[in-house]
Amino acid sequence: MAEKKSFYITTTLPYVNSDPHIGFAAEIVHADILARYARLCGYEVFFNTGTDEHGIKVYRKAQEEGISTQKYVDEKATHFESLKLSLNLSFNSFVRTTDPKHKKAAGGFWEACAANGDIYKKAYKIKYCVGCELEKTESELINGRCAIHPNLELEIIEEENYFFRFSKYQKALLDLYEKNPEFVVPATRLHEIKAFVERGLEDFSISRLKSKMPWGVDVPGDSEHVMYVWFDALVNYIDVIGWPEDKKSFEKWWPGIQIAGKDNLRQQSAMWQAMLMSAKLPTSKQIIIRGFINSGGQKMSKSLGNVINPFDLVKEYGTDAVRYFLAREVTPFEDSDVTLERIKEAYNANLANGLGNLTSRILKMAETNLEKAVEIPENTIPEVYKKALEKYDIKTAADYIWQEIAVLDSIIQEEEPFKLVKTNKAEAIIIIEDLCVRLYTIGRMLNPILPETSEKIKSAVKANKMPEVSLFPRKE
RNA sequence: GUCGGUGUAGUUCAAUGGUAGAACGAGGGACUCAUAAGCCCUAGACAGUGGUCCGAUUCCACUCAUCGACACCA
Repeated sequence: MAEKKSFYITTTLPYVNSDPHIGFAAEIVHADILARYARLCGYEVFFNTGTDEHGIKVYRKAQEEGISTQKYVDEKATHFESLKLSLNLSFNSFVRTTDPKHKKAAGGFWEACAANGDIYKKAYKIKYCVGCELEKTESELINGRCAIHPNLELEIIEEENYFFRFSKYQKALLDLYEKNPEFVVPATRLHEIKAFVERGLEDFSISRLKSKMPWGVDVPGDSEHVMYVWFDALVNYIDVIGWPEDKKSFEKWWPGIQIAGKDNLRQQSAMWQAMLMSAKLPTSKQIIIRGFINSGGQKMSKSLGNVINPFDLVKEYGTDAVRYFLAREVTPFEDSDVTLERIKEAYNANLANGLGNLTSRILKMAETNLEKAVEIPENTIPEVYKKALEKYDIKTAADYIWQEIAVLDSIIQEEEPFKLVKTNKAEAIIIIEDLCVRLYTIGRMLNPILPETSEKIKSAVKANKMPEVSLFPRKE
């Protein structure tokens, strides 16, 4: 028998300088839905996520909180991993960039790039603001001065860093984009990265002096330096599937699909691809770039008090309701706006009044009027739904399900089986049976999006019994 | 500043070279299987100014608004 087709998807690894926010929740639920859909289609699936734990920000944050860096990242990693339970995620791999296995692979990857002549040492000029006691980047400066301390001159500090020969890969990257018009979706993001690469590439630094910042992976053969976070973190995408030791596993899963927020476009679709080329490995299969989530027309921020925390939402509405919201009420590729009011409206309109109520009314009629549960035909999932999910368009797939819910509601209204049963029982039963089958199909289509609700609906139809507890009680 | 995206009812979105559809929300109605849910009805919109065209919301130009990219924050 032929081996099952394989499907590898990974999220970005969120940086642990803060707690999980709704944007990452949306990203990982999006990935989870695609992973579950792939399984539904018979693929063998590898689904990876994890945490990015190195670098100066994490190092400083731990110092601020007065705990060891290790303890700090352990706590954060636990917190991120608990999303699995909260959001009912099906990832089978949770990598931490502080794992020894990952560190070893990162070292190996560095050596592979070095062997190809792409890593070299050069003086790196750092702009340092004495006021902030921090290094500053060009984008943080206003008129060449620190935005917070414009009266102070910036100090220029030179230090030796390792650099990656990014510039060497300009043409290869452009070729990659040219040959794969869907390498980055949506298309507008591909244009963006193309324009960036066309403008010319500068080599980027990939190490930091250990004396200043020890929290990182050691550079092979140089105890003075640690790798810069980007370089180390990106390697996770291949070490979790076996690179470099388990070649067979690696080849089975790679290349994979990477899903990321729009702030990660460059790292995922240019830097990482160049790194792969340098290490003489195949480039990724596809990069899916998501939009951001705002609230009330503004970025979520602590100072504005408009931050929506995924754990709180789950507590209030339940796992599947939050998954529903992230799948359908949030657009996958554009920015979305989310407020607590909208969440509640959507919950009542579509889950309580829509799906929940429809399930109750059909199954009540079934329970009282059918002798036994209906026969369920195989493969009732329609093509429209499949097509949408193949394009990663979760929203359109979900819209289709809710369209079907509306259709069933109006069938009940027009045919009135609850009335007909008193005058023409045989006819009424045919209608009710049809409703049950179609409800079951809705259950099937819900599988990737609302896994728990999907099971509840399917088993209720099979048991020919109305659920004892409402699927989604109305919120007042 | 350069490049790119977007701008349609209160809100979120759709469609179309021949004067716009839906969902939520709002108001009203008849029903009752159901979570006072569902169904039906009503009100409500093409950012602005020019141009091409018999005719533009749809194509073009400009203006305004908004979002993003223009590299070492991940």
